Amino acid sequence: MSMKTANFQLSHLYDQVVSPNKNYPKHQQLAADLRQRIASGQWREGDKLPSESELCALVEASRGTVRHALATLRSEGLIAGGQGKPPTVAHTVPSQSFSTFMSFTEWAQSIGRSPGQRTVELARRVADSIVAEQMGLRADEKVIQVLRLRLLDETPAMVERSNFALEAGRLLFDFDSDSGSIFGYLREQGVDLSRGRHTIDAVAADETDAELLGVQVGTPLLRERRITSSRAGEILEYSDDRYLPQLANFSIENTSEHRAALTRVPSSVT
Amino acid sequence: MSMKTANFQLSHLYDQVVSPNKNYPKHQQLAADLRQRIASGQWREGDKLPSESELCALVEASRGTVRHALATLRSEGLIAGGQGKPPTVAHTVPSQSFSTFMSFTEWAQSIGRSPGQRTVELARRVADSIVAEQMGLRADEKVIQVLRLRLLDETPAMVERSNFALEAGRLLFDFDSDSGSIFGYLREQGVDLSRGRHTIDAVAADETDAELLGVQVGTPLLRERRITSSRAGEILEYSDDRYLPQLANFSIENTSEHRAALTRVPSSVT
DNA sequence: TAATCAAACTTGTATAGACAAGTGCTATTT
DNA sequence: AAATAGCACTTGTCTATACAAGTTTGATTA
Repeated sequence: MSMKTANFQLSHLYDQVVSPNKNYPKHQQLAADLRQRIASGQWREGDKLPSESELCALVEASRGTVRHALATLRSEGLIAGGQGKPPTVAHTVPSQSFSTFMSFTEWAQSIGRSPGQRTVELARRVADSIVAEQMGLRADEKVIQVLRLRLLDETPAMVERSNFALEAGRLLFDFDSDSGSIFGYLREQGVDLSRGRHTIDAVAADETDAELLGVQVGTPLLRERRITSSRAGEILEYSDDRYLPQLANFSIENTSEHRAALTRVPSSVT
Repeated sequence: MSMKTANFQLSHLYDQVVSPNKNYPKHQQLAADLRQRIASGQWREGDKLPSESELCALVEASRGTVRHALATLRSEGLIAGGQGKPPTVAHTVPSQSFSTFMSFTEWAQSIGRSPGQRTVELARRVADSIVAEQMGLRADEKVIQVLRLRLLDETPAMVERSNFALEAGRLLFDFDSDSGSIFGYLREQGVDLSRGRHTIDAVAADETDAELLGVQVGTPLLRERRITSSRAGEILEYSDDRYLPQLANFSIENTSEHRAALTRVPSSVT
């Protein structure tokens, strides 16, 4: 073991890393730790990670376990590298976690902007035909509708039209929807929001959009329609969010090795 | 081994599966085979896959190898299932391969539509400031510009404004750009197009867009701006594609376990 | 000096075994 | 009949070992 002088202190690394929490498997702890180092900027794009054998020694794990952790990061697109070469921190378009992507509030905070909202309407009414179809409801079933204007640093940025299934929406009458994240609140209340399907297109601003966002009717808006469901597949929310394209858009990165989860789909002609 | 009657013929499966190609590792062959079965519809959403031990027997591999293959499919979102339960085919929004996502022609074919194109302009000129900035070129450097109208089943669907770096674009003068996929042609010629970064937003149709697509000026269009680069990071293409939102949009799926590669980013204010 | 070769790394593939932990069925018990 | 306990089966975690294959490095050779 020739042990060339490493570009960081192994013992120091060790101190930081391993707070051996018996509740999580080793490979997850190691993955979380490496992820955090990359996210925090401690390891930058192109930097070499410690070799597998070094990591084995550091966390006192077998090579299989270390490789399991590295495979996880690889599948997330965080590290790259081929046979013979130690893995390096990938050219990083940080992919967003589920809740960062699902919650406007969390997203805004993650980019260092202050989120805001103004609730225009909170109502319980029969779902219209589009909503009923998307949520798989009968024509006479009711939903909780929320219409909110979302702000970024006090500036209008997005109009949100959410429709919640009754079991989840009921809880909203006990919530000040001007105070923050509905997504966060519902999760705290134990609602199982764990899957989202998003469709992105462009629409012209209608009168409501125009008034709330302060633009002319017909202005192009970037629309994200979202169906949120539980782990078991029950649909809990259908939302139609319209962004000012000057203020937010969507981005994805794609390589020939690493296929993207984003897909371009033919629009259902309605 | 109690061997309850399986819902498929093991020996038959075996015949189909294993054409033991020595050029590829076992875990990749198994993954490709399982992927193909799911894609072909032989195994449908919710169907149980054979258990790990059954797969071991079928492909004559150790459990580690089988688990490696299953982990690959899991990371692609194709299968789901937890401890104690055999894996099942996931609720499937098939993620698109790199080339399907990058190439309009391949995409159209993959959804059973016929792609078409009409080249409006093919020119070699100095890059304008936006293009130069995006491609990292000096102000006086030239690019090859292509303006094409793309068709889906003979109907106008998208306006494509591509800018190619000279080394790649040169080849286009020997190519009939009305005949098909530029992406496919360049790859055949050995151009290393292996990374794409996509940004999606909404814009109003300008006069050119309006005329080509047959809509009014100001109509909302769904815009995808794309930077294509080589493995090494040289930027080879910058494209601005504008879709009729009635005809194509973008979709993504997201779970709390499986983070999406799609991200919402603040627009650069230009 | 420059090219070449070999050794010492690195990661990739594959196997075998052990135990933990969750699920579903069955037979027993209540 | 319903609840319970146990068993068989599943996947999850982890270790240890071996060899293949690509990369880097340094010493040897021309």
